[in-house]
Amino acid sequence: MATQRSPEGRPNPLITKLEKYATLSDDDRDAIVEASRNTREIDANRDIISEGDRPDHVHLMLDGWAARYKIVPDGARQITAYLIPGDFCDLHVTILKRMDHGIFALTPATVAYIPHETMRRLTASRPELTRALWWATLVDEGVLRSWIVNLGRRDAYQRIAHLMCEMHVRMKNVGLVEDDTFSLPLTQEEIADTMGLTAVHVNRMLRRLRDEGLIEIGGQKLTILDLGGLQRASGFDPSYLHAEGKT
Amino acid sequence: MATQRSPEGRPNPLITKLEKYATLSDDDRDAIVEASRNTREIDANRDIISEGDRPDHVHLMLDGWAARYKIVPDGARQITAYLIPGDFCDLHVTILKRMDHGIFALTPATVAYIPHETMRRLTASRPELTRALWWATLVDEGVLRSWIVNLGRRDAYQRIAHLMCEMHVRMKNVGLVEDDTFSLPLTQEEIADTMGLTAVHVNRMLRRLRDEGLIEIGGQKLTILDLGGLQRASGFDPSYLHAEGKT
DNA sequence: CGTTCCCTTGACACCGATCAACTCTGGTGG
DNA sequence: CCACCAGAGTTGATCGGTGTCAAGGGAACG
Repeated sequence: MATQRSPEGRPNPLITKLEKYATLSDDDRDAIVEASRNTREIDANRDIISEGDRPDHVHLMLDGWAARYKIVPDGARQITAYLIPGDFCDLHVTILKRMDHGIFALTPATVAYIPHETMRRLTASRPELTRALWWATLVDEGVLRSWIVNLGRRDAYQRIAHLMCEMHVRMKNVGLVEDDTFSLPLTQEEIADTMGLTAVHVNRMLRRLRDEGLIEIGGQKLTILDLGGLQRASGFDPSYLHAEGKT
Repeated sequence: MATQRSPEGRPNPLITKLEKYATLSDDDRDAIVEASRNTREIDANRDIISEGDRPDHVHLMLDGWAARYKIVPDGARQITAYLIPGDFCDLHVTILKRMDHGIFALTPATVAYIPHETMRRLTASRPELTRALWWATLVDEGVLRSWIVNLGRRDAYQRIAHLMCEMHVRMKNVGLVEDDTFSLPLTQEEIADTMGLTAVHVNRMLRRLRDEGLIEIGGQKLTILDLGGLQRASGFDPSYLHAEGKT
């Protein structure tokens, strides 16, 4: 069996990510690959999980992007997280009665369906792996808090720059950045629904970031031309991503 | 020993909260009381944990309010969570190198210091209690997401009304609400730093909520005069607090 | 090869920030 | 017991960032 490779030939992104923090044994790696075998393809713009569902599997992103979202009573949408390869959609949700939000695929996506029982077995016998999964959960929480800071205390220009800095680090952590270029499969409306803005204003801020020579964007791809400049512009401090774990 | 009572004679708020969701055995309850015995008093406006700390204990709020906060480079402060009796400050943080944010006491506070080892022992042998603690963690995450929704997609008036609805439910869950009145020990500036606003504008919105007969506020206390009206005004839907667990 | 998203740009409106006083309250010291 | 003071709350005037509305352009797709 062509282990440890996704259909596209890339290594399992969860392994790549966890090894930024922990040292996994060959056995741990095999267990992750094995658990990720049962996959499903989801079309772009379809729900992976809907509000109200009670998922009986854990969903792990293997390829593509997805977003957590919530619709408020007046019909507006707020995106509360981006999920990229290596991210769990609902690591813990099995103990709750129902999903209090939905998750939809931003691109065609490959998702592993891991039975809850498998997760239990995985973690019961592998303390190092369990610790690494915990670390990933804590990083996800740190990201949530940083989004609150972003929405509460930065202007539109800084918010968008900050998002780009964050996704750059996260994509790098799963080996999906080359020459400061990575896939950013978001419409301006989706960015707006993430940052508490309108698509029109996002457009203006992207133009400014482009005009100032900080980024190049187009065709679902983002190139960061001046990483230091972008970080300074946004007040980005990567410590909340806790990527320094291993070294 | 006068078990299960705080110095003020109230039951342990963590027990009160968890029993909203789970059925704990007498033994589980005793274990929580026992673990909460080593307490410390913190003055108002002092850090309980500072950014950069690596706490070697888990901190559990027993009395008073605290807030997670982050200072952005330009000096502005964003509060990312309120911690009330029964809330853990840092249930999981021991595996990280350093705190990426601080927590300060909003009022004089009583905090239990629980060694990490005690937490490990508690959870190792008590599946029902472990499950209940997990549930509490998931609720905390749901609260984080709802704050993102609040900041991103509601105006100032709705945001403040929503915060009041949330704290009403959470305070009720630990038995600290009487006749829709509860302690809300926040200055208008602190509310502003929570909601991404200025103190001046918070003041105007509070006046409006008062003028419309929805609330009465003053002297660190909030009375909700028209709960339905406040919920409608803010688009509040309590399902993210998953308080329906047990029944 | 037309239809449909998505992106782009301009003009104008409005929510919430900023700046500036003034009031009220509780605590402190003479 | 009162005078003072600092912090919090209150209110008005003005400014600016972002939303809204409107129109057109470009690229992907059937």
